[in-house]
Amino acid sequence: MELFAKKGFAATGIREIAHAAGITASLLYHYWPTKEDLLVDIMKSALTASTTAAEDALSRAEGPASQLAALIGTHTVAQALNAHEALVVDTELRALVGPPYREVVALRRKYEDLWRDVIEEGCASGVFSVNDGRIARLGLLEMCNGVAWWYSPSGALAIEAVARSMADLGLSAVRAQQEGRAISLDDLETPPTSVLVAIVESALRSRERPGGLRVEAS
Amino acid sequence: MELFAKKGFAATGIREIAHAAGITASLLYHYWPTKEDLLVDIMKSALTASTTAAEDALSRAEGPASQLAALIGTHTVAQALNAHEALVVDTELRALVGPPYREVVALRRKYEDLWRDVIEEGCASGVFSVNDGRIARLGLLEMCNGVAWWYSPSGALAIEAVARSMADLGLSAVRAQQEGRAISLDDLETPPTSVLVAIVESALRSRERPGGLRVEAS
Amino acid sequence: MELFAKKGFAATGIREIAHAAGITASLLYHYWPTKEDLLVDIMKSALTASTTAAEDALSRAEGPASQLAALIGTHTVAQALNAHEALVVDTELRALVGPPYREVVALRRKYEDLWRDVIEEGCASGVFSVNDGRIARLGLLEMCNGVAWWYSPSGALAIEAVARSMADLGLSAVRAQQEGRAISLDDLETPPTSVLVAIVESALRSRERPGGLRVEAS
Amino acid sequence: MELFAKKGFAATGIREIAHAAGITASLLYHYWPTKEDLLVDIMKSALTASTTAAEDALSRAEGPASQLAALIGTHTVAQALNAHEALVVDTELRALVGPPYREVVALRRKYEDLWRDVIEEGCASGVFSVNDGRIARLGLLEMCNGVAWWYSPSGALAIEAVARSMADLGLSAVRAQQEGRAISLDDLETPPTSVLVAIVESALRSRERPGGLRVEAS
DNA sequence: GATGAATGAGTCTTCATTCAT
DNA sequence: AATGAATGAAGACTCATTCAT
Repeated sequence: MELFAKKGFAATGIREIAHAAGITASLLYHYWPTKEDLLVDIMKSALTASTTAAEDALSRAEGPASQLAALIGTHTVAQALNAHEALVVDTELRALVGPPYREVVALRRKYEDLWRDVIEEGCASGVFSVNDGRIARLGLLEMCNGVAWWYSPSGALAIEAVARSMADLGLSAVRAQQEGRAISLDDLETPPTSVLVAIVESALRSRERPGGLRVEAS
Repeated sequence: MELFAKKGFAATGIREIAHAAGITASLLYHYWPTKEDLLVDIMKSALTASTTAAEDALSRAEGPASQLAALIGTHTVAQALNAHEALVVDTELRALVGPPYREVVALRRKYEDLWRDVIEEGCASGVFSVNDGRIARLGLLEMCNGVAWWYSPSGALAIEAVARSMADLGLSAVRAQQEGRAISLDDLETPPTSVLVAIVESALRSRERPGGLRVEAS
Repeated sequence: MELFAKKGFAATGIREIAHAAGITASLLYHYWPTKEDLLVDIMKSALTASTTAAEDALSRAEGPASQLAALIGTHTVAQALNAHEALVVDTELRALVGPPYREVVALRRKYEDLWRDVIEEGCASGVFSVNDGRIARLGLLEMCNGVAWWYSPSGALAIEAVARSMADLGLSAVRAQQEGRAISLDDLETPPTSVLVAIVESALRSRERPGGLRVEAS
Repeated sequence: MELFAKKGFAATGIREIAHAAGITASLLYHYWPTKEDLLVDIMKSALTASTTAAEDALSRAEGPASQLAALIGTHTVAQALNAHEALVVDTELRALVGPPYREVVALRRKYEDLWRDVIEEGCASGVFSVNDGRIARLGLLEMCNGVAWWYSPSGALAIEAVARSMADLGLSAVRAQQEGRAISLDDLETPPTSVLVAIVESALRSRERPGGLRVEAS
């Protein structure tokens, strides 16, 4: 994942991957029939984890504003904690064709539908006011995606602070309001960011197949 | 540019590029010493045009809110009108190393500084209220970058409408306000979107080297 | 044998063979130390069976004409009933080197000597009249070998009919005659084709090692 | 051709071929897109030359017996002079699939039709007497094919002698006769073997593309 | 300005074989 | 008897680049 994220799928050699994993290129083929399969595996896994985390967080929030905050929070956290995979998902779709492409797109669509629903309900109920719900969804999603490019766990900002800032930006971007007053993140009964972090971590961890191939980072 | 954007730099062959341009691979080498040089050329050119356009727009707007709207507008328009190049700039930095890398990063930095200044001034003057100016800048930039991924000139939305929606999202995201009242895009004396389109088009056009290599799209 | 015959020795993978046999590649190595050994085994076995069958048939025929008919008959039947192995013997000698090569060539030589003797005696006794005994032998042998390429048990022709036709062609090719009159297959006291079939089948069957590895055709 | 003939298509590496031709493996790909294409080229070329030579020889012979002698003669000579290619044609059909396979089979069929016609006419007119025309055709063809396996230009037998012996065997195999008397090769007004050699050589030579890739045998 | 020939390093992938269990 | 993990060498093929013309 790190190599795909840093150099790109096409620019990463199978030997390089194997070397980084501490195994032989041949052995890699024992587990994945194709370089493409490796990529597909990573993408599906990341998208599934994102969806799981988002659904989990959504179930703990009520109302469009709280739910949007929850979505933005988990998404931001996932992009930061899982930056390598996230970048791969965001930039390497172009490397796929045919059925694998369609499958990954379907998973992404399923994830984005969570956002679509929340934003549409927010607009319909008058909690959000935006020109165009679709553009708002795409814009906010992409805004969070950016985190994967620049966030560094060793940097000055804690992931929780970043997630709060993003949620704050998002809520004001859609002009979330209740009874004429702008909703601030602190007004909401959303899971606090620390809980969102736990939710994402749990979703990421649950993918680890016990007994599966255990490789070491170089 | 189209090939780099659609398949990625590493996955695109020199012969492919030449074929798409209707020339020979050998002839490509007559103009660019290296595949990497081609990429660098594209990136620098795109970043320079973006900067030119942004400076032009900024000079016609006054006050942080107007200027932020101008930046968002031109950036959005550029991402849409020049999507291929924009995507290359956004995703293929990783293909560069050494001096070329540093040069491109410097250009990007120069461009982002325009955003930094506007946002900082907005925050300092109390027009904007955000948790963290840096995150706001990165978030808004990335929000606009997303346009290059999904905008289609043949789609339902005119580029002007998209630009207005993005500017609207941006202004509310930073809670632009004057004398206690939220600033709406319509309140501002910013160049209208149609003018921003013209500014961007002009900046893009001005790069065309007269007398340079004239290749045909396939 | 089927895979070697249809795809060739070099183009057939060990795993393919194992899969077709319903076992693991590793298990194949439990029985044959090398892919080449498998080939050698097949070739020796086929050549031995051919020789056994031919000797058996020869012992039941008297005089060069009868004996040539017997040789052609058994050879043809063997090529048809045992087409896969026969093709391997005919075309994959080139895959062998060193001692295995020499051993197989020796077996083949031994088999061809049966033909050589009969033809030489036929020529010497005036029963056959050909320009060149060696060419006649090679020509007739190869003529029969061809059967393995095209004979199909589900086709219109019964194997007995094919064997008779080949014997007929062979006898006239060498202008078999007795007291000035051409010898026809019906004049001879050769084992009838049905008996030759039984002889070949018996020789083929006798190779099956009781208690040996029992694999299933896929 | 030599490598394909001696080691087989699958067992021959592209580097080996290139090395034998005195060029680089990459350059080979400049001329043939695929190893398979190389094979197809060889096969088509050989079959076309065979057909050309056979048609040429047929046009100079009259009556089934003469024509059969002409076919056997040219075929034998071609197998001997062009042994490498001939062996490839005879044994590597299995390496082809799809359109290339069908095209080569079509060419072979066209060539065999020349034989079919002559034998059928010979049978119909009573000049030949065989059990089964098809088997006779296949048998005689294969008999001649064998020559490619064992003929050596440096051996004791001149190619003309071999060709005469094969024609002799063939004519008697089908019991060629006229007015009750067996036809011997000497009775016929067929092009003499030396002419057949010239015909074949001409057909083989005419394939050399002037200006084409000129490679040297190692 | 323009091209086709030419190449060496590198691509992903397969293969026969070994080994621990 | 039986297997899955593991590997090094080699497979066909591609690629960015150079060069003579």
